[in-house]
Amino acid sequence: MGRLEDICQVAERLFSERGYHATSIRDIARKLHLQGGSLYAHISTKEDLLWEIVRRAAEQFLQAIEAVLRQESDPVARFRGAFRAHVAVIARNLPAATVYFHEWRQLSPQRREAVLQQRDLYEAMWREIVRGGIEQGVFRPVDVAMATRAVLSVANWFYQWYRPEGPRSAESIADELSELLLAGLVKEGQS
Amino acid sequence: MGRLEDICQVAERLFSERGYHATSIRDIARKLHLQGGSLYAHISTKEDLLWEIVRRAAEQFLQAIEAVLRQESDPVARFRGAFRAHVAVIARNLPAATVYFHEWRQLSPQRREAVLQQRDLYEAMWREIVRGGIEQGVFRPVDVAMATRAVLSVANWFYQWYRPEGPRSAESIADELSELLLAGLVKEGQS
DNA sequence: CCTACCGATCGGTAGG
DNA sequence: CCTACCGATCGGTAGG
Repeated sequence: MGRLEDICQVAERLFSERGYHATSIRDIARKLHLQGGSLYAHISTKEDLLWEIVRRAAEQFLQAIEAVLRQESDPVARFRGAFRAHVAVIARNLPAATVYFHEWRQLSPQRREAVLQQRDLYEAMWREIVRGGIEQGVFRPVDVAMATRAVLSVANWFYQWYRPEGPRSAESIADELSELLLAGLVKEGQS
Repeated sequence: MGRLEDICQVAERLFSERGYHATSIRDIARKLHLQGGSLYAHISTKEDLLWEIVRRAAEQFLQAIEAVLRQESDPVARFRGAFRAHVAVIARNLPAATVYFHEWRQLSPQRREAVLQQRDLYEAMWREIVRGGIEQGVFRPVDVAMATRAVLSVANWFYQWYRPEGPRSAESIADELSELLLAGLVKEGQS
């Protein structure tokens, strides 16, 4: 049964490097020393494989922020925690995260819709963090939707340039980026 | 000769909606009421078509920031101007910008390398803006590379959520986002 | 998990 | 710009 896990792992790598449509079932099979058709003992379509990868990634983002919201109540702590968690999900699953951001558009309309709904839910949680900070007088009274978009832009774009073999840990990078963003959000004199 | 222009425009739209590999030459031809093979009177390969789109987009980003650097010398004015210019390039060429960010990896190794070099050059210009601001004592002494990455994350991710039919102009959005980012960069009491 | 195969579609070309 | 076609490759299946 670890076979499906192996297949997902190889697919994540190839999909992230070449893209979904530029990767054939035979490309994936070859890396596992199998024949093309043999994959269909474990998956039923190529799109199901993409869906499995995207679905798992989406779940990880949601679970990560939910854990932070449960544990922290201070807006600044929530912000730092959620940002660090988001970056950690990307850093620990870089190929899968890349596929999630890049290839979800190749899914069927219904699955695409599910991804969009999950993304909206995730963004709503982030907006709640920003809104709470303003409400408590810790953040400046910025436009919540716009500020959240800015924060998530930095958090999401991380997958584009982060390389695990680089000198700095993902946590250290996350903290520095969130301090930069917080500096623009927190009221002067506070924090 | 307007034919190549028509082909590029259709290709931009389809590549941005479905992706490069999910769009066939026949898909493009059909939108132009042509037969598949007829496109090859105007292009020589499908990849050349992608390259044309990506190359033009890259050029526009570079020209936009160069114009700002020529005209402005104050760090804050440069920052605002470059941010606005970047967002404007995306807003005025949303399909092409989407293809630029999404599909450049599908190009041949040499062309991919050219895109990376252009991107590095572009980022270096942004770093110069940030570095200049710090040097003149207008910006806080942040990590230049990291701050620039944050700024470009927000600027780049714009293509993911901006819709021209929305209520706000791209300029208005750009100014609000750059104020948010500047609030995190500029020294307290300044600006 | 393999062998052998299916129909469909792909990018691209020749010849007009 | 069309007709007609090329070889290659695609996702997927049957039968073992």
